[in-house]
Amino acid sequence: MVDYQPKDFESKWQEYWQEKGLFTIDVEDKTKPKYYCLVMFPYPSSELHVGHARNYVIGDAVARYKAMRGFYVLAPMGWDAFGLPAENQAIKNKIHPKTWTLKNIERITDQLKSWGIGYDWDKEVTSCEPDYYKWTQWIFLKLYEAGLAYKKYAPVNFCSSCKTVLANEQVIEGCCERCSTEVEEKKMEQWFLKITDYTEHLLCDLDLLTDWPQKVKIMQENWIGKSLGVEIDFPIIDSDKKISCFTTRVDTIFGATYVVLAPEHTLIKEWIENDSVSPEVVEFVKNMKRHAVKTQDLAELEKEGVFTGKYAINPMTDEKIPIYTANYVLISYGTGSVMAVPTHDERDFEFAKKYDLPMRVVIDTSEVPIKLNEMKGAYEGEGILVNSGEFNGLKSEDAKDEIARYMEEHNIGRSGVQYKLRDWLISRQRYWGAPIPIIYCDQCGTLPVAEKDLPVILPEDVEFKPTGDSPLKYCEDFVNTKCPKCGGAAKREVDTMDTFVDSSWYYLRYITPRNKKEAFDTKLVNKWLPVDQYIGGIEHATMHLIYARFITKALFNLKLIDFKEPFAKLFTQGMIIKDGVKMSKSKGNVVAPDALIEKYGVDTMRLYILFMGPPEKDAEWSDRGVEGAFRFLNRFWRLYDTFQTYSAQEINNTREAELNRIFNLTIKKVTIDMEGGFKFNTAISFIMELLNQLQSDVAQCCVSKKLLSKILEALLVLIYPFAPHISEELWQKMGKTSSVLENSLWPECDESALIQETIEMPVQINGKLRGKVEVANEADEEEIREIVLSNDKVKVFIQDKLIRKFIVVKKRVVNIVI
RNA sequence: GGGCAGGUGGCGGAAUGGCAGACGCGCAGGACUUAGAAUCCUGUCCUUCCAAGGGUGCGGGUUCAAGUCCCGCCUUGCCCACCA
Repeated sequence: MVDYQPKDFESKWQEYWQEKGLFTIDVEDKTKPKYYCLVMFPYPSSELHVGHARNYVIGDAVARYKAMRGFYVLAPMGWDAFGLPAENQAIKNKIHPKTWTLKNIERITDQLKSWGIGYDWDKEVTSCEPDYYKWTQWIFLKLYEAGLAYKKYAPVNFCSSCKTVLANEQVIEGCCERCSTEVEEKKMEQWFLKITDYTEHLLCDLDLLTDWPQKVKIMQENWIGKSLGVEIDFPIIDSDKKISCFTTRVDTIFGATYVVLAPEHTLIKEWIENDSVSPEVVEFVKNMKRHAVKTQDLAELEKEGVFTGKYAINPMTDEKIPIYTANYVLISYGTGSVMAVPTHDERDFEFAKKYDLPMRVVIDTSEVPIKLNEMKGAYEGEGILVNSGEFNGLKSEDAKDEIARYMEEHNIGRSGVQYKLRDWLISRQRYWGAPIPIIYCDQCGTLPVAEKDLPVILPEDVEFKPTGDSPLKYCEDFVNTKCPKCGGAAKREVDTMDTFVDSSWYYLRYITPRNKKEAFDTKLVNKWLPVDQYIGGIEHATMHLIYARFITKALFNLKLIDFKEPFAKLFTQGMIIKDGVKMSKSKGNVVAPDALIEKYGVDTMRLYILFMGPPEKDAEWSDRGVEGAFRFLNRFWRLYDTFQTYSAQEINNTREAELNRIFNLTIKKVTIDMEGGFKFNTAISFIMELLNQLQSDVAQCCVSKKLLSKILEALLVLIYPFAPHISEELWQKMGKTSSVLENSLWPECDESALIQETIEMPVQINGKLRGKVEVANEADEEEIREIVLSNDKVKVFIQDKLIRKFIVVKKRVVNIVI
């Protein structure tokens, strides 16, 4: 007996696959249906651990399965190679970001190859290489031409530790997504991409994404944050100006007893400038600026504000109501001002109590009338309008329409929509990114770099200092250039692009990665895209996955591609947990794949990762579980070994038929699990069950060699997506030429082997014939002793065993018809 | 505060409304062996010799039948969060 020694053959097969080019795709091929299987490309920082492996192992299982189902599968790999960590390393360890990045890429490439992941390495892309970022810049120019890229002086999120600005999506609870430093607000001139032009499309087209997890779609929906409401004008007393306030609860307008402006509101600024507010207000606004971003948990922040000394008019009640400015109103949402209805908004209630502002109940519930002096908090639900003039008695729902109509007729307000989504800030004051291809000329202004002058090369010979400034700023050769229009001296933009720009289009580049003439070949991209299956972590739900959708839609509108959504199906895998926390280098709980592979071989690692639980859920790593997977592969191996010398001694027809049934059932169940989603854990368990049965039949020599041989062959195909190396090796040992992948197709289930003939049995309920039971033919009539229904319960007795109802006879389903 | 997903043995987890606990881990007993941390066999939800019950976070309901569907709670995790 030869032991299972994966080390003896795993690398052999990896080389074989590469040499034969089994994963190398001719994108022009038209003979087979295409299947684009994409895993999110990694940021190459250090080496991969088993937590990372899950993504690639899942992707490979899908790719290999689809290949065996007759698809022409494109599975590319590349590198999201620009980014901050490389630059931080450079400052800390005096390594050039490029050196550091390329070294990591080399190491990770070796790892992926040693795991036997079947990538088409000819399609490899690296976002930090000029032949890639040239086209990132080109896309920027296209967006610029289309008016989708613009520069503005705006308050931005600034991380003092990373020394750069961040997109809204990169600010988590007021802190930097990367380093958790509190984000400061700064005013800077920055480049934005006009993602807000696509808000409605991004929202509506979520409906097209029927094969995306609901969770991701909901997260995007919430992130876009659409609210329908009314924008109401509140005239300011002694002024011709109006304050417009957005509300989703126009039905509460009669309860609006004051108005609040955000401290950053332009009116406040104006009043301070023309000296028409008290020093108290000036002081408050000044302090607000200092504290505005200091607080992590805004929701728990004590509400503070001051009376501006000015009044507005509630256009529905014609009452004079005070104008306040307060910290709880956000400048970045809506109009930066709100109508306050203390009785029906918790925040306003809290503020009004504190500053003793007037309140009026305008919504009541039918059951318990609300009494103002007994209110302990706002009533935020809907109800019947009271104290609301001619609208009294209406339901909130109807009142919203009626009042909106009234306001539009009287030019008091208008129906409107508000979104939370902001434009995408892409400027980064960092070195290691794609330079923004813009030139500033004193004479001609802001100009795009000409297409023929791309790429704007990122200079490599720069000095890294922990000053916080981008080294590009001090790189004279880079900064100084000629104006593309007048030819005079001009300066380059020194900011680089957010790396999410790089990753928002890489799936297009994979089709023709070496194309020197264009970013992508429209015809081929239209053929291969959208991606059939995209696989990655859920952490990209509101960042990468929104950006990529936006860029796709923009390119669609520019008629460069003919699809509106980049990813037809999305799968988000769960994290691998160790000791209760996410596996990560910084937590010190990583399991290194190298040692694991050394000990058990890579198929064991792959199989365990797929078997440990449903792949969309987080899963706790267990070293024991790995051993279990290893034991299984050992048993698998030994079975093929014993088969060589196997001879049937006593063929038992019943057992043979039963084995054949289980075999076909296994094919069916595994196929369903593969087709129906990513149910690798149960698919593998069915294969284990079949193996258990097989092992016991072989031990008893009661099954024909012919059937065994058939099953063993099919088993190698079934297990191939999960453990391809052992599959190939045993395939060869069974005397087959070439490989499983080249030679075989997924086994078909012989449905006739599953069919159970049934007989009908009468069912008596309380002595009366009430129906019939269908029973598998194996249960002879005399075996069914009794079928009774007592206390309204049907009981089926077979011999002495009670089978509760229409269940199973000798593992066969029995149906009852009453 | 809002949204989403969960809660099943000692553990990871299975169950188109139809034998709850597949498969794996662990554990116990046995076989083989000089040896076993290899391998194989048997057992392993609880009460119980058997028989028969009970059992999927808690409380109700629908159904011949509920882990699964409905209503109300408790609880854990994740995401978003003064978004008017």
